[in-house]
Amino acid sequence: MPTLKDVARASGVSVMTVSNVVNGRPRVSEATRRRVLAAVDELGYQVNLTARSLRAGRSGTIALSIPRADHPYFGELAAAAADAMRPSGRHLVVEQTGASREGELSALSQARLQMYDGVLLSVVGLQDAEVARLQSDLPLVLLGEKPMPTRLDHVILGNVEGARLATAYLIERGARRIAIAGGTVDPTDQGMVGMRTAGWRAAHVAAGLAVDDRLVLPPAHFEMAESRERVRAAVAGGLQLDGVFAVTDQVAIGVMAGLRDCGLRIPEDVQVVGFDDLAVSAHLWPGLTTVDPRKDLVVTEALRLLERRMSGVEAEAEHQVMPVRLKVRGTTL
Amino acid sequence: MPTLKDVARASGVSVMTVSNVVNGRPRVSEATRRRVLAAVDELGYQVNLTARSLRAGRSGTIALSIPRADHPYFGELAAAAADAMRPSGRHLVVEQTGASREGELSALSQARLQMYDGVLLSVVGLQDAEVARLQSDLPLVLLGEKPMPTRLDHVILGNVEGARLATAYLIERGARRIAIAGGTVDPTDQGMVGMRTAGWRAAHVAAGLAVDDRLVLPPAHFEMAESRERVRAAVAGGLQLDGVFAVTDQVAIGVMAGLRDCGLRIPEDVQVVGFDDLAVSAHLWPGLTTVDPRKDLVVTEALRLLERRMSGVEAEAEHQVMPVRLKVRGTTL
DNA sequence: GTGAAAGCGCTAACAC
DNA sequence: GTGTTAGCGCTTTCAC
Repeated sequence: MPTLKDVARASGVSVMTVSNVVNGRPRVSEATRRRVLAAVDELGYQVNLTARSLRAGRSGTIALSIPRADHPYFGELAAAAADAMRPSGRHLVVEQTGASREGELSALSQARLQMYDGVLLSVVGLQDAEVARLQSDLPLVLLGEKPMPTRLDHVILGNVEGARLATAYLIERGARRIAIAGGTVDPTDQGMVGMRTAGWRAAHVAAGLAVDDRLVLPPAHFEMAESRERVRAAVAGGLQLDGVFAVTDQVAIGVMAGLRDCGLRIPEDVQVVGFDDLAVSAHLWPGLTTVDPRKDLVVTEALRLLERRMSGVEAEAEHQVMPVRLKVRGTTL
Repeated sequence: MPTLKDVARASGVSVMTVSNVVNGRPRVSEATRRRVLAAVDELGYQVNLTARSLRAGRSGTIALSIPRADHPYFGELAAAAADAMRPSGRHLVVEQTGASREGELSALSQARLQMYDGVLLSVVGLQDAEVARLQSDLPLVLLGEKPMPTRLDHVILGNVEGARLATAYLIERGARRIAIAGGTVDPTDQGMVGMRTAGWRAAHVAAGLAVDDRLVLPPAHFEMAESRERVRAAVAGGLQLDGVFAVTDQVAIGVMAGLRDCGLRIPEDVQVVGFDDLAVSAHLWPGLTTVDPRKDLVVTEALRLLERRMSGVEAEAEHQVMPVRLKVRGTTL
């Protein structure tokens, strides 16, 4: 690979002048510029970004760290982030942590993060305290449905509100036995499952309805397949239900399959609402009514916070709860 | 951030010794090692990967470049690549090109690619000739369903064979009017659509069936929504069909919705087969019969070829056509 | 407008 | 075992 030096020699100027031309800095005579550009072309010079980063201290690259790209919510988030970043001229790379604590710890080794100008970190496995230990002078914005260290910027969905909206809508449409697929009976759960279960509860309370803990179907790790099986087992076990709030669309897809395995019709026998508004959800049959987490807003807000940190602002950390909205489709009456 | 020099000063040794300790090289006395490690801990030293890359000429990182992470096929491919790479100790980052020629050209600027030890490049928009122009001394393996420059390693799916399998199965199950959703009537199309259409044709020919070009429904850019609309329009326009081979699962999902919009039952009235075996396809209702492109094999093979290039082998480029298999589920009789 | 010098943080090569 | 030297390719600073 030719270097600045090679180009400088070929065009009879100093490396500094080549650098100035290559970076489009002013104060270079037209003649010199042309000569240098010709040499660049001739030699096929390409800037070495590693050297530039080392010297300039900036890489022009932002990282988005997600558990897995095959989890559609995160795949869609990554695409939204790339779209939102395109106009800024910055470059985005996606890191996958593998959805495990160890994966997150290794993908997020300080050393690696140093290579980026800023990091959007979607936390799943790490504990609050482990996140807090992350080095403080790296521009970092957290994404994730759990409590995070106060000291760090954090963008979180309206989990409770979304679940409440979804459940209230089921109640409004006449459902009275509303299961929560992927919920928890543990009132101390502070994570995504806990918050969405809290919304489900809140909607019942607001409507003056009793909450039946038998309607709480625990979370499933292999989301679609396991959720399907759980619902099938619950119905086979005699559980009466006329509505399901699924904590994610993936769970909802499993739930829909499970209900149909039992010969139940959607929405006539059981109405279903999900959470995530995946692209595929609109094209299921019937279309899935779901909570739209406004991935576009999440990403825009996260990037705003990140830009602020990257520009060196020392302001107090912000913890933003993003608005959500219900998208009504065919799985509700 | 503390540097090697800081650690060296703090522990009273030279930077080289610190480097040796940090990199676990032999020939360091136990006492020194302990002293250095203590200083590393105390100062919170983290290696600067940018400097290491510049000096060592390797970054330990491989890039996978895909059009968009929200396209499930590519999201799943990215996750498979991360899984396959984990044992190797190398690091994977995902770049999104935005599915456009310009996006690919910019994401794939030589400069950026230089930063990686190797690149898996999933080509969509670029022309054969543009790919050929990529610098030749970068370890690079191409993925993608179109012809590629002979000089470069390339892993491609069994597109024709998969489409043939899918269509032959529909014929075997009694379908006689089999549309191809997302196909083309252009016999010169060398890309994914052309190859999969060729397989659809071949199955008809092999079975002694006539091919009716009215059954070719052209590709849809907004895959699910537009495919749904196309099928709906075709059926409304009086097209008779009892089977659909969709060129991708995303198209198949749109097709299923479109058929149902028309009051047709799947598989009783119309059987459907897709291509991609997306995770969601197994949990549609009924489950989608589809061609499994063996993403695991694709990724393993691509990494094998890449490792070979990275180890400096100068062998002839390989063009591997990966085997596919049919996964039979509920959308066929 | 252009250039010389210094150095970002690290490691390869070799001397001791 | 440990230290010294040199330099990866670039940009910052400042002199001319």
